[in-house]
Formats: sequence, C-alpha cells, structure tokens
Amino acid sequence: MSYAQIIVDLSAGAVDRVFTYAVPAGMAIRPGQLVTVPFGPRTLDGFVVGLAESCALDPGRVKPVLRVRDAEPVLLPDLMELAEWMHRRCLCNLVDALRLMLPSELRGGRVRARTKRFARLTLDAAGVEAFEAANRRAPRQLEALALLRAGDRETADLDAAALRALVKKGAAEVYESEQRRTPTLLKDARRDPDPELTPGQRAAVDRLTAALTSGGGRFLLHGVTGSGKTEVYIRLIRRALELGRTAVVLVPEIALTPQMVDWFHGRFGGSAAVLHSALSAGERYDEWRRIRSGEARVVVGARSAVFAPLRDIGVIVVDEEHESTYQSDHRPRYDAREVAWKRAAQHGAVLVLGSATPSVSTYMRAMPGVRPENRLELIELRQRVNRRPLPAVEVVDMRREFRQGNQSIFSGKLTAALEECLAGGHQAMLFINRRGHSTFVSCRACGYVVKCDRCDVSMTWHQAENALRCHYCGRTMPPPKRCPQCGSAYIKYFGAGTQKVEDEVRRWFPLASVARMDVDTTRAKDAHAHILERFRRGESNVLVGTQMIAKGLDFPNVTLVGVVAADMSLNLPDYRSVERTFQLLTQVAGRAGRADLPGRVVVQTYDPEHYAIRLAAMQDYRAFYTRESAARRASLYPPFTVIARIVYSAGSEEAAKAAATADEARMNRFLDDGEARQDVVQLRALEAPIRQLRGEYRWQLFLKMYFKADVEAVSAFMQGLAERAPEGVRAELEINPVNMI
DNA sequence: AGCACGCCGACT
DNA sequence: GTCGGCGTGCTC
Repeated sequence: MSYAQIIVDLSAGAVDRVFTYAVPAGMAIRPGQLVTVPFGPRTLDGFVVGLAESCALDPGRVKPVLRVRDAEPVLLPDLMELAEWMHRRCLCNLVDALRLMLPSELRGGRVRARTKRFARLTLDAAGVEAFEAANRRAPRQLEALALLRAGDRETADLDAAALRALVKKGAAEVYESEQRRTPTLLKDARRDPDPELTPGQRAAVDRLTAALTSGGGRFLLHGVTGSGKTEVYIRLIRRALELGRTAVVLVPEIALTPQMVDWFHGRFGGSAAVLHSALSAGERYDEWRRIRSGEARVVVGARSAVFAPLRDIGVIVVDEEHESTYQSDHRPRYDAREVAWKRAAQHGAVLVLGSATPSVSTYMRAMPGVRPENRLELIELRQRVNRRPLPAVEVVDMRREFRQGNQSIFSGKLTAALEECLAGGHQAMLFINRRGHSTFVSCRACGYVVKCDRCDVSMTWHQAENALRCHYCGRTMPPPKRCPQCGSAYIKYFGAGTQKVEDEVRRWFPLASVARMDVDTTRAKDAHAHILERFRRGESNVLVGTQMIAKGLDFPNVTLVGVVAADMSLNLPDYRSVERTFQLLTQVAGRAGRADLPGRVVVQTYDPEHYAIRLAAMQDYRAFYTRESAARRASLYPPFTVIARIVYSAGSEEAAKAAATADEARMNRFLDDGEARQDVVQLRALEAPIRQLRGEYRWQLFLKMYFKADVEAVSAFMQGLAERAPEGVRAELEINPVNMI
C-alpha cells in the first residue's frame, strides 16, 4: 500500500499540516499534483507534497485519494520547496504559499483549457478522388471534403450532417485541440534588431554572462536614467536561452510599463510570456500553461511572476528594484525581491536588481563590509545611451515666488519654459503627486478642515463631479456651502492636484492640448495605453499626471518636465518619505530629453535646500545614499533596524486600544523572559497614524529592533499575538510595512 | 474553515 | 422534561 502526503486547500492554522491518504491501487500519484480528497464530512482539493510506503496511523482512519485533478503535476519541486521557505519566512500558512504558485483558475476548476473540435481528412489524394466519384450526389459532403483538403477545419465551420457522413464513411475524423487565449500584446511575433551597446553596457553584460556560466550570482545594476538597463537584461537573457535555460523579468506594474513588455516581445517573439493581474482569467491561465509546457521561456510580469513555473532558470531580473509594489500588501506578505533571491539561489541563477535610484536598503547590501550571504555585487552604468547629456534641472524656490507676488501654482520660470517648449512644437510633462483638484477644504474663519467621517483623513475636492472624495475609502460627499462648525460662508479650497494643474494649464495656455493621467482618468480598461498613445502621436502636447507618468516612459519629443510641488511627499509621517521624494524626482527628471533634443527640468519647491531635492536635481545618487543612510543610522530606522507592527482594527476605539495594550503587556513579558530585550529599541502601543479607516478604529503595537536581533523569533511571537486577537478585532502583523498609515 | 460534541438556561 | 446557546476540538 502506498500513501500520499497531502496539504488540503483550506487556509486555517489548524489544518495547515500534512494529512496522509491511501493511494488506491492503479492510481498514479506524483508530488506536486492536485488531488481531490475526503476531509471530514466534505470533499476538498489538496496538494500532494510527498509519498510514503508506510503509515503510522490506525488504518481505519486513513481515507483514500478520490481523484487526481491534473495529469502533469502542477507544482514543480522547486516551487514546493519555495512554498515551504515562504511558510517559515512570511509566517503564512503553507497552503497560502502553495496557492500563490498556481493561477487561481486551476483551483476550484472554474476555468478549463479551452478546447475546440477540429476535423481532418483521413484519405490520401487517390482516396479523395475515389470518394468524389462515389458520392457525386452528395454535394454538401463534397463541399466539406473540399474545405478539408485545404487543411483542418473547426467542426463549427462545417455542415454538421455532412461531416457526420464523412466520418461514418471513413473519409474524415474529428479531434480536439487546446486553444490558447494569447494576450493581445503578443499576437504579432516579430524580432527587432539588436542596438549597439555602450562600453558600460558591454562590460555589464560580460560580467553577468560570466556569472551565468559559473553558478550564478547576485547583482545590483545601478544605471542612471536612460543608461539602457533593459538592453543589458535582454542580452543576458538571450545568453541564458542559448544555454537552454529560462528567465524571469519582474516589473513594478505591467500596465505602467507597456514599453518593457513590447521590448521583450519584440526581441524574443513567442518565447516570451506575460503574467499580470490585468489579464483575463483565461488569458492568465493560458500564459501559465504556455510557461509550464516549456513553450514560453522568458516571463515578464508583476510581483507574482516570480512564481512562474519555469524550469532551470538562468536569470531573474527585478527591474526598478526600489518600487514598493514588490512588497505584497496582503497575506501572504511576501517581498518579491526576497523570493527572487531565494529562487535564484535554488536554480544557480543570476539575480539582477536594477534601478536608477536603488532603495537605501538594497544599496547598502552592495557596500563593503556586508556578509557574503547578504552581499550584492555592484555594477554601474554611468553613461546614457548615445551619450545624451542628463537634463539640466532648475530648482525654483516657491517661497520667493510668493513673496514676489506670484500666487499661482506655476513659477515664472516654469511658465516661460512651457511657453518656449510649446512654441517650439515640443511636448511637456507636468508632474504632481496628488490627484483631484484641491487637496483639502477648510474654513477661513475657524480653520475647520473637512474630513471623511469614516477615515481620519481630509477630503479632496474633485471638480468633475463637484464632490469631496476620500482617497482612502472612496466615499464622496457634496462640498459644504457653509462651515459645519461655525457657519461661516468663507470656505476655501487649498492645495493643488492634477485636476487643478490641468485647469491652470488650460487657463494660461489656451492653445495647448492637455491630457491628464491619474487613477481617476485610467479606471477604464486600456485607458492607460490610450492616453499615452495619444500623447505619443502628439494629439496632446502637455501631459499632467501623478507618479504613473514618472515610470519607464520614453517620449522622444518631450523637452520639458515640470515638477509642480516637489516637497509634497517630503513630510509624510514615514521614514522613507525622503527616499521616495528623491527617487520620484530623479525618475521624473529622467523623462526629459531622451532622444536628440536637449531636456529641461523645472522643479518647484518650498524647501529648495533639502538634500533630497538638491541631490535629485544634480542626479547624484551616491551623495544622496551617503546622506540618507547616515540619517537612518542616527535615527535608528531601517535598514539599520527592523520595524514590526501589529495593526488592530475594530468597530470601537476601546476594543482596538484594549487589544493593543494587552498585547503590549504580553510582548513585554516575552521580551523579559528571553534574551531579546536588549535588541529592542522601542516597543509601544499607540494610535495608528490614520486612527480611523473605512469606519474602523485603528491602534497599533509598534516595535523597532536592531538588525542583528532575532527578528524571526520576535515576529513569530507577534504573529501569534495577531492570530489570537480578541473577537471583533482584526489584527495584522507587518514587517517593515510599505506605508505606515 | 466547517462541523460535531458537549454542558448549562427558558420554553412548546 | 426538551430545544438550543456557542466553547473546544478534530478533520488523514
């Protein structure tokens, strides 16, 4: 008798372990397969994680596997190992990790491979002639026969009765064939020629391909904007394919980087596959199968593409490594960069983290003195492709503008630059890190600020609907005519968002054709692509947008980039706000002057002396890193420490607070019992920065510990606390959370 | 997650 | 006397 070790597809701590089932005689079972099993009174799906020849359980308790759901195991051995690693590392249930490895379509069996029925001829030329002679009085059958002579046809295209007759007479047969829903992006396979490499690119490719043939390696590819990192990835990946290996390219968000997908498609044709959440369920499933079958050998995709079912991976690229989208914001809370690291190690692959503005924590790993197991080798691309100069960046002090009587949102310099740019027939991009029209609405008499009554956040006025909108929960309300607090009629709209910038451009430049790109204009399917396509064709000449215009876009005719309010993100209550501001400004500035035309960047700020703004204007990453890491070290923030926090949400503030303070006491007892106390910098139960969100009150247990602390033990204990939160309180553990709201 | 078993209050 | 509350524990 043989047995299968199975994890049932049910996410709950109590059943997140191996159950043993009997394998009925004659049933072939392999690890990685998806099976159906009886579980208590129910029937569930399960993952086969192992096989055994004996079983210690009372034979009466062992139930049989009912059915194998897939002929080929859906999970590759390395992915099962990876799931186990995530289970330990991300403190998630093993099933949750296993589920990540499969397209959701495969579980529950909703979407099947779409099969079509085809007919084909079974006669040779002589047979066809004989058939025609013998069936002169059956014109429908002869017609169908003629169609089939030209090639196989879908049964739906043929006369059903005639086909039946052909099959009965042995002239044709029907077979089923799997059809794939290929995403539109990949429909026309073409092969673009290789551009010439700069010396820097050449050196990078040489170093990386050398690693490829000597057991792999981990690299940080730091290249200034426009230095051609993508070309380095492409050459490296091509080498991997030549060696019979495969590759994964992670990008922050496919919708925002259509060019990346296009490049890979252009260079690798049909052997490239795309995986991201905007695909329809069927498309995603089919792409997954194309990868699983070995037909597609290069995968470009968002975060979850790191789990693509490739064999023998030679290269894993994480492009725009500093982007926060690589951290999952819901369970399992994994970081695709860490998973990529682990998976590259499993395969002896080359891991390349690429960015013009690496995150402080990643860059630190490329500095001397880092332990070898955490170490990244730094490769730099200092030169832009075609020796294009970096654009000149001019910083404008908006306080001075104000003192000189300019109350508009555009400085004299930006207005003049925009005029000149448009007069020359060029295009401009204006960047503002806030959507909507006015950022908050306040009473001039008493200072009352309109806030969302379900979230502790001020509401933003959206002109299109003339409504106040909460950017956290989406709730809208009409703007008040009188102050709800003091009754005054002096309600003023402060601050600027994309809508206001758009209006102001229209007002001052009536001849400009303005397009706006933010979450509000890109909700519809393919809206991104349409806005960008119109801008590319020159149908609009000013593009106003949020960060989504900052990333990876390459428009040859853009000569001016304006940053309307550079310090808007500088003073957020998050230790990364300075880093994010620097990254954003550097990336935005890199949008200008990408082709033969010189670029100009105007950065408006109320804080022109701030090092994030000064050094972004100088495009001096290294100096920024030195400043910022010193600041982090001094104030004990990551990467010098690790932040772990549990966020408690409940219908009443008391419940959230009680849960947080009770866990604070438990945490203190835990720290006193063990050795961990000395490594903890700070431990405190306190209100969350946004104390109310979607109607729920929020508290947090905030803990900061040194990097060298036993992070795993501390976070495991905190995970236990979160799992045992009292009834009616949601508790969620976050390690170095993406945002600290 | 479901579902059963199990031990204490108000009702046809 | 029974019906039913949801606490604890189990599912191969």
